[in-house]
Amino acid sequence: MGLKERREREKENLRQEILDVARELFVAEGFQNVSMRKIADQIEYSPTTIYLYFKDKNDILMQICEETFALLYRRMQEIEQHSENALECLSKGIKAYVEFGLEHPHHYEVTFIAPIWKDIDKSEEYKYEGSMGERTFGYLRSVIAATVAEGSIKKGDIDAISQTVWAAMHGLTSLLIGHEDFPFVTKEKLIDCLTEMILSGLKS
Amino acid sequence: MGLKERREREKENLRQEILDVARELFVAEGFQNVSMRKIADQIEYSPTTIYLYFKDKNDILMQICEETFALLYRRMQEIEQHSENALECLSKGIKAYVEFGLEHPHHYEVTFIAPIWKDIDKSEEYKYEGSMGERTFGYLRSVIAATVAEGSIKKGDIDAISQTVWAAMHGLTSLLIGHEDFPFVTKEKLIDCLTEMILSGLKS
DNA sequence: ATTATAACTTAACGGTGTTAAGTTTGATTT
DNA sequence: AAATCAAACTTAACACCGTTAAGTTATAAT
Repeated sequence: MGLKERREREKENLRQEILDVARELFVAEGFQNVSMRKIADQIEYSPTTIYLYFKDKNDILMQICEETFALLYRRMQEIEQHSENALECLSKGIKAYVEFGLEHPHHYEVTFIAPIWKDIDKSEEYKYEGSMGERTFGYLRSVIAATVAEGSIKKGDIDAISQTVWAAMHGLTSLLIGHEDFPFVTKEKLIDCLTEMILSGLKS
Repeated sequence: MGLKERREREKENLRQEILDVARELFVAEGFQNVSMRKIADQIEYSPTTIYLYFKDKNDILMQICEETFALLYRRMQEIEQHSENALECLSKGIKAYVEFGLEHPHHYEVTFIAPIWKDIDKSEEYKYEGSMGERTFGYLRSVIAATVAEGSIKKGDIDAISQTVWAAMHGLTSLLIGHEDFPFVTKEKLIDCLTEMILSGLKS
């Protein structure tokens, strides 16, 4: 009885197609400027069909955020493989994080900047535990722990340090994405400046 | 002929009342959740009347952002008056910036986080030059310049350093505001950790 | 062939920001 | 005092939005 399975596969196909179209639109036009009807037009189904596959518009976004985290996570892992030690890994990782955000500004925006998480957090639908977000941050934490272990940066509360480093990276990324008009110096200068500040700030 | 002046004063009164009501609503319920009709109900005028005083909803927000900057600017100035030297001023300023954001999360959100600036930047309505935003950032820049001058931090591109410091402060503030669910350590720990990282990172 | 069920659509609700056209109001001019 | 004119304000509408309830179609199981 492979019929039921085929059905499920087809259902999964449509679900994936909705995600693909939605991601493309979100990235191109921004979350707020994409309506359910616009997504529906693209997939050539009625708007309400989407609600058979996703709870609501935020639910679609959440799935895409998970994808974003997965992308970022993989890039971080690649860096680890090409690094001699934890400090180099951290240094390259900071640069890569900001550049990842600038390369995928809309991905970054919906995942880290858009004020959607507040609403999502309260609905018990989403669990941070086990999410790609948790894994990705966990990875940063482990790199920080490794730099402490190898003596590259001074000892301290690993969680506090990791979160502070994340905050600094996120700050630069989100400002560069969100405030294009501000007369920033070049992004290269800013990335270098931030990296040096973080690293020498944690050294001693 | 004081009549025309009285009229203008009354017109200015209504304008200010709209701003007051809108600010209160934005702060209480968030920009997105406040409609023009809701504002109109509160001031007991029809929704369209608002458009006689403001170009659109974003325009109202922009005026409020200017107020936010003015508040922040004043707090920074108070800190300067109670500081012995530029380094102390910078240190206290970082702490004050983050705390300001946490005390006025909606103000901070609409001013620094919400992705509204992109739209506003393109419309030539708003000029960064001469805005409170420019003055506030200019103030941070001058404090950084003073720390360099007094030899508290090492020399470098003042603009790059200022922007990096802003980025780091903004990163922590916006994460704390926007991701309440994330298992952060206490905000005090994070503020201390960030301040120390920035200061010792810039020292040498 | 009939029944049950899954997939999908139609139509609608109650909202949104914004605009064009019309009305009231009150001071100025004749 | 009556007519005029401009400013202030409102009504009604447009074209959207996210979402839901009810109805339809198509397919599989009996």
